[in-house]
Amino acid sequence: MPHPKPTLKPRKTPVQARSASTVDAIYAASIQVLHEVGLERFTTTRAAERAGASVGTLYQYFPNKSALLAAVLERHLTTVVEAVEAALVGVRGQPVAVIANTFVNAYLDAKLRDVTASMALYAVAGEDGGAEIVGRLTQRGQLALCEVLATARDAQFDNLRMVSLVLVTALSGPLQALLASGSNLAMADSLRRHLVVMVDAYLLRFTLPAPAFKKPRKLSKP
Amino acid sequence: MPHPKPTLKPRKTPVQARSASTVDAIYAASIQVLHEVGLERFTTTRAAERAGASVGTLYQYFPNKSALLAAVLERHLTTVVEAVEAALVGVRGQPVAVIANTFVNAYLDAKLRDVTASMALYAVAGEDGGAEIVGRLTQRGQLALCEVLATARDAQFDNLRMVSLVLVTALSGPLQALLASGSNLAMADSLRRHLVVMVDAYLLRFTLPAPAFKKPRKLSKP
Amino acid sequence: MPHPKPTLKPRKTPVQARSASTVDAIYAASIQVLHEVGLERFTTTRAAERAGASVGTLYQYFPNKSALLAAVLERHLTTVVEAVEAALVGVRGQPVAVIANTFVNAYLDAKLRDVTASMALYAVAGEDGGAEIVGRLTQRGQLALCEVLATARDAQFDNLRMVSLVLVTALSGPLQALLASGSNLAMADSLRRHLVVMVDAYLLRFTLPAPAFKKPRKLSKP
Amino acid sequence: MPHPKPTLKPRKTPVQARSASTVDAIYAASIQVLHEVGLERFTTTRAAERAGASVGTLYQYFPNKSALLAAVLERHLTTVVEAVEAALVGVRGQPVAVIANTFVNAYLDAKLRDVTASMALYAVAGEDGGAEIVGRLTQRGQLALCEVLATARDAQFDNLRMVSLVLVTALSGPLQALLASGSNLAMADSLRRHLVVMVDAYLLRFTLPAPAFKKPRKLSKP
DNA sequence: CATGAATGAGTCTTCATTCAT
DNA sequence: GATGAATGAAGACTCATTCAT
Repeated sequence: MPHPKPTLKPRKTPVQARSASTVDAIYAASIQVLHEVGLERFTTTRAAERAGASVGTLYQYFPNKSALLAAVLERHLTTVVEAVEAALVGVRGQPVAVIANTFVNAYLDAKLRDVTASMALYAVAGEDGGAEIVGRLTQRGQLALCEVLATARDAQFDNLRMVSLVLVTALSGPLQALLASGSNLAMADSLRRHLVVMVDAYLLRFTLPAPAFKKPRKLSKP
Repeated sequence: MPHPKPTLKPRKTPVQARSASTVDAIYAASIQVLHEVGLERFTTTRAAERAGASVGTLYQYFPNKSALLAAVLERHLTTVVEAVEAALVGVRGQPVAVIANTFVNAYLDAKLRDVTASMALYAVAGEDGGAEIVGRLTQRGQLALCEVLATARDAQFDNLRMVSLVLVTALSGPLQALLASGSNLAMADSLRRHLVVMVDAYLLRFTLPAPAFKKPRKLSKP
Repeated sequence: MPHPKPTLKPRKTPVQARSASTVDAIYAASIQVLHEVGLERFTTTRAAERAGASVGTLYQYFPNKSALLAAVLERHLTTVVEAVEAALVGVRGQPVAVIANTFVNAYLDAKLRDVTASMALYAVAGEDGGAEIVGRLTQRGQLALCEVLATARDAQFDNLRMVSLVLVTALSGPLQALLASGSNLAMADSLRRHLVVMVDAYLLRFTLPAPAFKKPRKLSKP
Repeated sequence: MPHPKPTLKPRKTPVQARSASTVDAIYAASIQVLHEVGLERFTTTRAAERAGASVGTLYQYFPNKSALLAAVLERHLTTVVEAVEAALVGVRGQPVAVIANTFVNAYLDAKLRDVTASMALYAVAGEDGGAEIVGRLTQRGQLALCEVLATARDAQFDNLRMVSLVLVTALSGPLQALLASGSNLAMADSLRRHLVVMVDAYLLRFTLPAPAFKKPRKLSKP
């Protein structure tokens, strides 16, 4: 969407202990406020108050409302991708089924670790520079998945790019549905299993006949 | 999200020709404005002006801004579900593969028929009563899919509910990625094929041993 | 001074009777507020309230505070220059002494006609686009004086530009002093006489020996 | 203008070397900031930063923003009057023509010595306690001129008060015009000559028949 | 003495909504 | 029914000033 965007970078890097905790408090408070009153009624003053600070202090660290929301979104998504990345590095060279399972579970775990944030930030992703942030981190996740899939012991893909893009984006919808339905525990488990199946089944379809004893591709040494 | 919601129902049903066209113009204008300036800078005055009407007239048909946005979102999503429903009734009793193919294509076609609207309304879905509307129409789509799958000639599912929920929600993420990337044509085609595969593969995994007259499916091994 | 300047043009041309009076009220109110609390504590809300309108209404006619102040300043100065221009056209072809007398009196009369405005706008001239406005209207006054002096029956100048610039700007200081001192009536009269003398004496010094029967220069035909 | 005024006096007299230089730096920095961003966007923090100090330090020497600006203005104007005073004491007892010439040149020289300050402080003079300061120092200049004129070898005035007031105030307008036009050098010289002429011509008109030993002045006709 | 983070009152400005014409 | 001027509550953001370190 063709909207112009002003500065979104933090105004000052929090180096001191107090500053850091203040900033953290603002992050947390923003999510709470977002969750409680929604994006439309989210105000910088409310966020600051909830964080136990004054608006002025908030503006000491964030140049404007958009930047604050962007930062909160980015931090959340970064946490999620990092969790996924971490999980994926552990299954390099494993069979596709393992990778599929790990990926889905890591993603869901990360998202469900902070249900409030996941729900609250959904609206934020749709506005402002949200799309850009989501896009960027999605891509990062896609890359991570790409790399691991390339090392799958029992398979070879000729279109890793598209495969990983589909996978990385396909989970958000179902997750959203889960969150919207009140994060029913039973449903969560069932959904988790279904997604694993879906991902696994999908990957299998794009698997090229692999050599019986496949060597790791990326890291192989002649 | 626990936000209170005021009235969202249209103030009056447009019965006269002029009214209908005015309302239509407002719908269209709203989407344009949404697309051009984003949800944050969307104003009722702007929408009305773009529609060639006055704010007052707009308020003749919509009790408030939220209701307008809700109506626009609802109309768009309704169009999409209806297209999907229509397509699905045509494949009742067909094999799973046909249903999968039809479903994915109907959904993508419907969404890509009005890319502008699809993009513009993304943000709207995250706010206001957006979640409720999305939820309701998602459910309607799920139901439609459910019913058709139940008639699949070559399969039987024991957990149709979950299966259809996953399918109905899993496409939105990839679609969103497509829209965000500029709706590249080649990518659109590729994505479409991948999604068909994913849906088909996923469905097959949850297929129960079907009645005798079932034909072997293409990729099965004897 | 190198400051950037945003839009200063009125937002909407007041065509209706009500609008016109509202705008007039805002002009008057602005001057009052300016006079009473000074530029620093001048707020758009205060100006609107004093005008018997709401801030919103004010912003319907002026895009921002700067534009409002600029408009008020411009209107005042325009009134003054126009008065001077009008007086000067009446003395075309008259002797220098008459022109000098007319010029000084027209200027002082115009300024003293609305002492409040003259005092209130002094600060405004020093900020924002004030300099530009003052410069532009000063130049207009200079031009008017230039043209009349060129027709003086008993004189000829070789450096009209500089002469008129000096005259047009030399009066503001003494006037300011008068206003600051409470516009003492006796002082006003005395000052008026002194300024006439000063202008006359100055002009005489730059007068070239003129032909006995001087023909109008500008309008003369060979 | 009837505005109330809080304390404007410096909080403490800088006695130490460091303090003095800090204060000097603040003065200079204030003028720079004023020149660069204008009075409206002048902030104490900016001034302090530019001076290489912290806001806190600034507030150590100036009780508030107004006092700072007032001090800066006062210092500048004081420098100017002192220069004029110094020049004038050197021409006591000289002919009017010499006094006129000396006065104008001393004033212009003093003002043009620091063009930046002259321009930057123009806006300040219109606000705050600016009027009071300008008035006070104008009066001091007037007094100085008064005293010298009273000693003029070749003249006697019966209304020295008004004459000196006019002269002291009449130069500011033309000077302002010069500054606004970019301080063109050629124009500066021309203006200087014109102002000398104006002052001289004006003074001559108010000269009373002087004592016997007065020599005829150059332009007088027998 | 210096520092600069924190404060929050005060501004500007927008925009949903109403209602007289 | 249509209009769009008027309203004013609400929110983003700034900045003078303080005070703990």
